[in-house]
Amino acid sequence: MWIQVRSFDGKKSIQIDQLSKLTKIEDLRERLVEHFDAAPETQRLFYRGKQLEDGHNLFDYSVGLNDLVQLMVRAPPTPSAATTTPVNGQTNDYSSGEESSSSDKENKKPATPVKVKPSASDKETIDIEDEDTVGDLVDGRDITIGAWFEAKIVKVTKNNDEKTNSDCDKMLEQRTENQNIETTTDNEDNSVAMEIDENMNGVKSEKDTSNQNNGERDTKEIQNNSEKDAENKNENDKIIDREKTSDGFLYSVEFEGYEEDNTDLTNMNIRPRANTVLKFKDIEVGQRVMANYNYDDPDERGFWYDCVISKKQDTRTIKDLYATVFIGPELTPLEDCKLLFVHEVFDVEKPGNQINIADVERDPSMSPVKRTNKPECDHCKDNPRRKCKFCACCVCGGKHDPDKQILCDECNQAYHLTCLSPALKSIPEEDEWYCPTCKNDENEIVKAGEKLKESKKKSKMASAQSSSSRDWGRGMACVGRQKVCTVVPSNHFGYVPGAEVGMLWKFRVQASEAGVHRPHVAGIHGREDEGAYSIVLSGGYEDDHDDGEHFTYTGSGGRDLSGNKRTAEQSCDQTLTRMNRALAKNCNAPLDDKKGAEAKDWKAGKPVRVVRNCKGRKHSKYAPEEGNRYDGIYKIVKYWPEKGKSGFRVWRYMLRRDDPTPPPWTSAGKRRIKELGYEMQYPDGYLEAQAQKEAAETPNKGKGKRKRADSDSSPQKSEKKQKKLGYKVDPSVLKIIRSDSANKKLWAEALETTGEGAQKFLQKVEETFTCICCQEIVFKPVTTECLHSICKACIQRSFKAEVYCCPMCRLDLGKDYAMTVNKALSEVLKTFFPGYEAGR
DNA sequence: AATGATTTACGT
DNA sequence: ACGTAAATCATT
Repeated sequence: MWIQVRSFDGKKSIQIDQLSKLTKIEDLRERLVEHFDAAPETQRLFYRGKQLEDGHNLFDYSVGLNDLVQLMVRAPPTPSAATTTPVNGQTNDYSSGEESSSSDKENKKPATPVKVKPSASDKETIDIEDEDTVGDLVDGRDITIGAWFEAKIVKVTKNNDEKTNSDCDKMLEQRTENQNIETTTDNEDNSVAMEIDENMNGVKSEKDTSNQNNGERDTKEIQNNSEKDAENKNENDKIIDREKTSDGFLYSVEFEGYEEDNTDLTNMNIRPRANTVLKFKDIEVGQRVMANYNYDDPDERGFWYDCVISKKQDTRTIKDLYATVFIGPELTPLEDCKLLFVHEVFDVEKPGNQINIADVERDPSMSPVKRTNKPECDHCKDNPRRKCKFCACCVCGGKHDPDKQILCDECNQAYHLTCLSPALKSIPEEDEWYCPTCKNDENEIVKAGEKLKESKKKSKMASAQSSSSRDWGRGMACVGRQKVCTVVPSNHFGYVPGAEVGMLWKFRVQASEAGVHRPHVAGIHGREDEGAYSIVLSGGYEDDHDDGEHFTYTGSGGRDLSGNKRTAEQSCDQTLTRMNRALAKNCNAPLDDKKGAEAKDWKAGKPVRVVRNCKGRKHSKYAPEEGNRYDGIYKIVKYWPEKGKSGFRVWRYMLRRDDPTPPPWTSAGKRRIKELGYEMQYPDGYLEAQAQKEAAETPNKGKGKRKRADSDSSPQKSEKKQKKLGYKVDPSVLKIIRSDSANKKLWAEALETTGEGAQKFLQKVEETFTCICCQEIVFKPVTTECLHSICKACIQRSFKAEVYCCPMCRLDLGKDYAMTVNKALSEVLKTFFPGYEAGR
């Protein structure tokens, strides 16, 4: 197994090979020393928000193949820092709420006095009046994570104790103390997201009125204009406005949801409350905005960070934004982050635009746009009405009586006093209290803060049962999927866009990712009452016969697989249940589980995707030499029960090919594969890992084993690929394309991508002609007068629902609209995606 | 060649 | 939510 390790600033990223699932964290650290020039004890490793601790292995943290682990290098211990060693043995009991009295203000006080900055007064031309500023609604930056939170100024004081920017060590220290950074989220329920959506349309006018009402602030705004200009000049350099000069004041703010606790921030870490939601169409690459991002789990809602838009995709069906997000105590740029909430992107307010709480009290409609933060609890999403055993009482899940809940000092779980058995009358006097689970089996418990809960699943796995010390997980046998095919649902029959006849995958798991054959191990994918979607020919049965165009196949089951086997001699009769039944269902004949059946019209049966595996080579010359190849759509001609060699009954099936794409073993098929450039696909990083492995096996001599020449010549290979770039559309097809005059513009755009190769081009065509309704390539396309192409069936469905407009742009088509199929388009699509109509 | 470490998806 | 079957793939 291999993984990627990236430094926190994103500057260095390398692949670490030859790991197994059982590799210990401390061993991983050793491997990182040379690459990152960091001693093991200075390394802090993060994976999915968890800090990796020595003594555990990669499997414990569910680190998977090619996953990304982030590395933060701790500064070597300095004498002063040594006194406050940030160990997370003591976690923040934030949920108790009672602890907050020991405000961290005291803790934050620098241990050594920082020099008083006399020059602060030089800059004091900025006119700040306390009364005017107090009550301003601002965003305050949590300097440990770099994110902005909604806050209000409650006090302004002269800053006599200015912190210097270079004090990174101290910030880091705070960061570690503040491990449970989620504490700073505010409690809002899910309806807030809706609020933002609703506000979207009204945002502009709202802003306008606020400007009008803000007439009294005009002076301030003008004063700040010069500053603004300076900022605009080198905006790109000054994305990190921490470099803004200090105004010599300290702003005491209270964060929304944490009103009881104030925090002092300098002017560099506050700014007017974000109040302008940007419309997607107005967002430009290079623009500096504030957006929501979660770096632990990019698929989830996170906090609000400053970022700079780096890429914008704006097609008919795709609306994506990518940005460089500035995170952490040093506002480290994290490049190429996909923004999830493209309709919740905020403009950065100019100084002077802040709204004061007094304004809101006068006119509630002035209150700034609310925004949604990452929920504190991932399970209940902080919904106060929902019971949750994760963030509330772990027995009853109730959120009532928080003052009668007690927290376990080991696992940090909350318990109602009354939910314990025996129930407690009052909070115990002792400093420490352990819940029943933790008290009983102390050995089983992992250190608090590690969040390494014993998962039920893992405890049931073979490794937990047997005491064998067998190493595993170095290879591809047990890896999970990296991606899931969402192009079509898992119970989709027939052609899968993007999976073309002749495509080759080295491992079954990749075929699963591509969506051709989803099961990891099983040969048949199907559902008993629906039918079978795909099968793999892997040569398990000797009497199976393969003639390419048609073949016989044997069902599954009838074997004793106890003892964790995957294969065995037939030891009992196969039944026509489960996958065997599913496969029989595809046959165009009434199901017969006694004698089998033969299709009346075999082509009318349900389509089965067929993958041939190289192991089939033993008996079949149609199997690929290596890996797994998609060979197209087949249908069941007949099925019948039979006495197998073993003497037990097996179910057998005869399948025949019904696919317009030429099969890969014919010369036409081979030509097509070559033209489209389909080559063996390996998992990301696989070839690199193989090369490493070989280098390790043959230390000095290039001689000896040289079995896999292609793996170490992979750079050459990619060069070759580059040369091959550029795809020529067949002239006869071009002619039909030209006859599709309605789509002239779209075709011109698509044809521009031919320079980037066949696959890019096909991808573009697929994207361009995806039906807005069914999200598949348009089938029997109707091109409307508004020049949108939609499946005829999809429009008909819409009309049936008495909606008589274009599904794409809502143009009224009229009740009696004549749905003429765009023959040219349909024909061209068929040449590019010959299989796409199968099963529709 | 035998064996055993998983993941996945179905069916209950 | 759980149990179980599965035509894998790496290791011994």
